[in-house]
Amino acid sequence: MSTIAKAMELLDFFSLDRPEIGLSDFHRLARRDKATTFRHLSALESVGLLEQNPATRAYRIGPAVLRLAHMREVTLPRRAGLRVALPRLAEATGETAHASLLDATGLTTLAHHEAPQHSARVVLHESRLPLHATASGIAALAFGGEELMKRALAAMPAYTETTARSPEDLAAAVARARARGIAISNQTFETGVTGFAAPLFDSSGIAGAVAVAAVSSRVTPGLQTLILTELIQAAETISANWGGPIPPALAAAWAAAAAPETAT
Amino acid sequence: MSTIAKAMELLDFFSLDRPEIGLSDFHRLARRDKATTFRHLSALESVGLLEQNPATRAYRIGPAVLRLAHMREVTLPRRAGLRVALPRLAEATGETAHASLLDATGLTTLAHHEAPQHSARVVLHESRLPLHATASGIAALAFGGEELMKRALAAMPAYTETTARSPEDLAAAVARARARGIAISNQTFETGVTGFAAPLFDSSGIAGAVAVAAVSSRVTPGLQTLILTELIQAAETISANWGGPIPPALAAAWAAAAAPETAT
DNA sequence: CTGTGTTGGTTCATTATTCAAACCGTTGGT
DNA sequence: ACCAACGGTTTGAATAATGAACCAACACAG
Repeated sequence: MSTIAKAMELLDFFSLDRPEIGLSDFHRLARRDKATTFRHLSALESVGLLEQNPATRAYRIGPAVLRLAHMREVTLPRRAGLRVALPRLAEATGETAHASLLDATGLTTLAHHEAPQHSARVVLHESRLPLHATASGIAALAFGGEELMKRALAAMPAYTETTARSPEDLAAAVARARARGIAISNQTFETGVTGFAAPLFDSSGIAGAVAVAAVSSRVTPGLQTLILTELIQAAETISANWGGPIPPALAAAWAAAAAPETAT
Repeated sequence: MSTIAKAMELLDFFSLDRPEIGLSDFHRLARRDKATTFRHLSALESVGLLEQNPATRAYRIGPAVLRLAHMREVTLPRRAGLRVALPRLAEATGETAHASLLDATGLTTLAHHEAPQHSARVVLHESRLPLHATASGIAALAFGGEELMKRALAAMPAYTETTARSPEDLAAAVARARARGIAISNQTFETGVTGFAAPLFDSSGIAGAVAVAAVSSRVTPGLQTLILTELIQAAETISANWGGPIPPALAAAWAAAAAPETAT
């Protein structure tokens, strides 16, 4: 692996629970030499990707990422492509809608929108979505390449009792999603939450997923049909905004799903 | 310079005019060996910091930056700290308000807000602000360290006839800003625009600037007093939100400026 | 259909960086 | 005073990055 990739991997150790990390922690987490880790951290700091808390000397994500994200959004809008479709999806279904983006490390929530109708609604806690345990992940896997599937198989923690445990379970879920054009996950990540997700495309191919996270107890066949219809429409809009063509197989699956038929 | 820093520098060649860059262009722009450049680009791509346009094979900023920016904003909110103060500043002054963030490479616009009152208002085109030619830059220089001044002196293109040309001019402008606690730039970056800016602080010290970009022809002594008062209040609020203390010297300068006195 | 100038990408001896394990100076707890 | 942990530095042996030249593919000119 290149030095650059190794250094960048250090950034992946940050999370909501661990917003600041010291040298010794990095050295242990990354299982790399302390001196090298220190040089990597210093280098990342020098370019603004990290900054050091002057009080604790621990490192945290630096201001440069905001500059880069701004640049990316200006030259290649992604959030802008969600502005209309996502609130509409939340509004029409009465449930929480969110969109996530696929990158080299997995799926990250890009934006989410909560429906105003219900006081009980799904509140998203996590910004990183596991590929094997969320509807969004399954949707991405169904239309992503082999490498993506390998990444999913590499780590498959069980979040609930219905989380896919074996590669076979996962393959079956992915096959269902591929046939239907939509992934449906029943409480595989969080209990009480049923996820519906459709893949999103940009000019490079699979780029993310748009999803509805519904309170499981509210999901009736009628609501499910509504969600599927709205989800397909939202996915078409967003992929169009992102400059991504819908693969013919998916378009066909969506056309079939739109026909009055209950999918489970 | 470390390999990591060299690779990261490649990202700085992107701009609004140049959203995609090919291998040969990078090789020329960065004046580095083509093989090395290629490896750097590949490494950056492998971690999602870059992605390749499948049609042209040119590189563009990748999706990982959005993930990192999201992480940063969640763990260390910056935009959130502007949410109230910036619209209020624009509303109260009737001019365009914007805030920018300082990182290893300079000043980047983080957010801006336009006043609804006037149909003629300042529209921001650039997201990267030159340190020597903008009120925000001068404000940052006035309360930043030596290194920041060195960076400003390294490149001083003249944007208008009143842009500071010599190190002496710049030092004088910075000294005025330091004494007043606010930087005022009269059409030094764009003709017809007068900038007013106050420095912002976080726990590490100088972190950026908040500014009002006013249509020059509208700036009367009365408006200027209003802008200064509002700007100081906005700067205090934002720095407080960002966890940054106001240096005593600056607090004193602001207290003096708030007294009824015309500053020019 | 060769000549020239691109493009993205690859090879291999030379050179710089990383590794592991020691060590320093500080800090906080007991 | 002790101990353990912290961030950071130093050492020769292992490993990776580097840069000049090289390739194949494409495009336009004569």
